[in-house]
Amino acid sequence: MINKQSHIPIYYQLEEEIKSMIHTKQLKAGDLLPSEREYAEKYAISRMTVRQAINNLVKEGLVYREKGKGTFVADKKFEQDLSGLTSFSEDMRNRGLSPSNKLISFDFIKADEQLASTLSISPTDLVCKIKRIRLADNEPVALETIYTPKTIVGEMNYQEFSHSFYDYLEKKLHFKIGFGYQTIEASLASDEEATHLKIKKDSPVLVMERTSFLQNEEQTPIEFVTSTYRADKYKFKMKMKRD
Amino acid sequence: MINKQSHIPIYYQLEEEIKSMIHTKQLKAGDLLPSEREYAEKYAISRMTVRQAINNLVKEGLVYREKGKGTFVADKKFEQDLSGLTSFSEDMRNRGLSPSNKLISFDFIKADEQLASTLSISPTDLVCKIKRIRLADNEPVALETIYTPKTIVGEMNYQEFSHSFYDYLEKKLHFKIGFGYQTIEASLASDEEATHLKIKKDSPVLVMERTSFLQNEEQTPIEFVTSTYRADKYKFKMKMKRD
DNA sequence: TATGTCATCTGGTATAGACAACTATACTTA
DNA sequence: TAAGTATAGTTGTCTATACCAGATGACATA
Repeated sequence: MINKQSHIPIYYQLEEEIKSMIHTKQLKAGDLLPSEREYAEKYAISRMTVRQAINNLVKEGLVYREKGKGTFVADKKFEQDLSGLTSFSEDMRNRGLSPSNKLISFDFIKADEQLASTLSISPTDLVCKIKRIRLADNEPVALETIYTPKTIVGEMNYQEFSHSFYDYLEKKLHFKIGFGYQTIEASLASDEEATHLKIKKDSPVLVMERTSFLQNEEQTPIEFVTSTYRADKYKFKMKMKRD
Repeated sequence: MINKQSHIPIYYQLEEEIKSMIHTKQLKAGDLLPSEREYAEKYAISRMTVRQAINNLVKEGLVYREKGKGTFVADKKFEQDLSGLTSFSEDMRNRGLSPSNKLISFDFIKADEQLASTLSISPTDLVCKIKRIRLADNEPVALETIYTPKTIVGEMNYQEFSHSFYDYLEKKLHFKIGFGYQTIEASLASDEEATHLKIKKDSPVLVMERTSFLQNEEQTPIEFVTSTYRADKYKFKMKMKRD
């Protein structure tokens, strides 16, 4: 349903509505969507607003248009842009899983030299360190540690972003995240990782490290995150273009 | 200049105009673009049309918006190095290392059902299977197996592409590679992998699988490759954009 | 000096309507 | 039967307008 009084943009509400129809299989791959005019009439909104919603879905690869015919649900193979910068929560939802967290620690600490350099801050500056177990459908999948400069996020408490850190940065703090540098390597689970992820020591794990930057002129570093994923529960997937 | 009578959409003309201003450095990285209203007035077109042009440029990563401030030319750093689709040889050269190979086997085999489906061929079709050890500066880094349909590459002998498989496809066969889907996961080295890579059994390894497609309308699958990388010698690195 | 307010920029959202270009179907005509 | 035509439906493009919300600088006020 669309709520015109809401502060959430109408096009965004419609976008989520259609997304949900697709995820719950009420609209299946190849299905014809209602036409833009039908949506406009049904919700008493402008066709241009409908187009904005559908444009975003096209951009995400969930649907595609054919002039003169209509808009169709995309085949899953081409469903998502797998190469985008996403948070764990977004990633899991894209995979059709339900993300959750278990907080291990939440502190403000002094950055060591390397972290300070990574985040372009002074070694005396405080950083917020958040260590969490990330679960998908209630199964532990990854152990994640986020470091983010206190000078940027300010005082914060864990309740505020217990869901998605990127949601918190973008929707609450109105930061625009631009891009991230990421490395992926293979390793073996340490004692601590094994315990939290409920696997045996020396089981294979993927270690992902990422530094993300804001979309401003300074390209301010906004987070450094290191995540250890259970190899049996997680694969990185990406679509790559040839230049 | 914008030609309203042209059959080329106005938003597209404006898009190209701005692009050209950026490429000829009349608009440099970080520069403020004229506001949407200015463009609208200057060319006597609607602001919504201007927005459509700028939206596309934002999508391409050439410019970014900041509410209340304006639209800016993106830094070049955004533009390039989106972790494109590369072969092992290209990858190693990018890292400043010297790639080489050691051939293990080279056969034409019948595709099993899954491989046939991946490559969109019939299970009775032959595929060329190439198994090689990939070295960087003469150190074994990965064990790679390439499967490519014989119907596409035809007869071929190993000498012809002993360097880079992508070079062979693009320069000799004049194929245009469009994109690839890739997964990365962690595992432990098998006996065979351990032997070839000169590591101990059960050492951590990265397993990369990729299917690449041609840049044609049919998006013909051109290769399926699976590579096992030594975790101590190899990290995946990538730059990712936030949508 | 410091603070707050206001005017005026900016992009973000939304409307209502128009015509063009394309597709599919039903119908007419040679 | 086969080919052309009318028509109704779709997305694509474009206009002119309106108001909202964030940013900024000028200016008045405490």
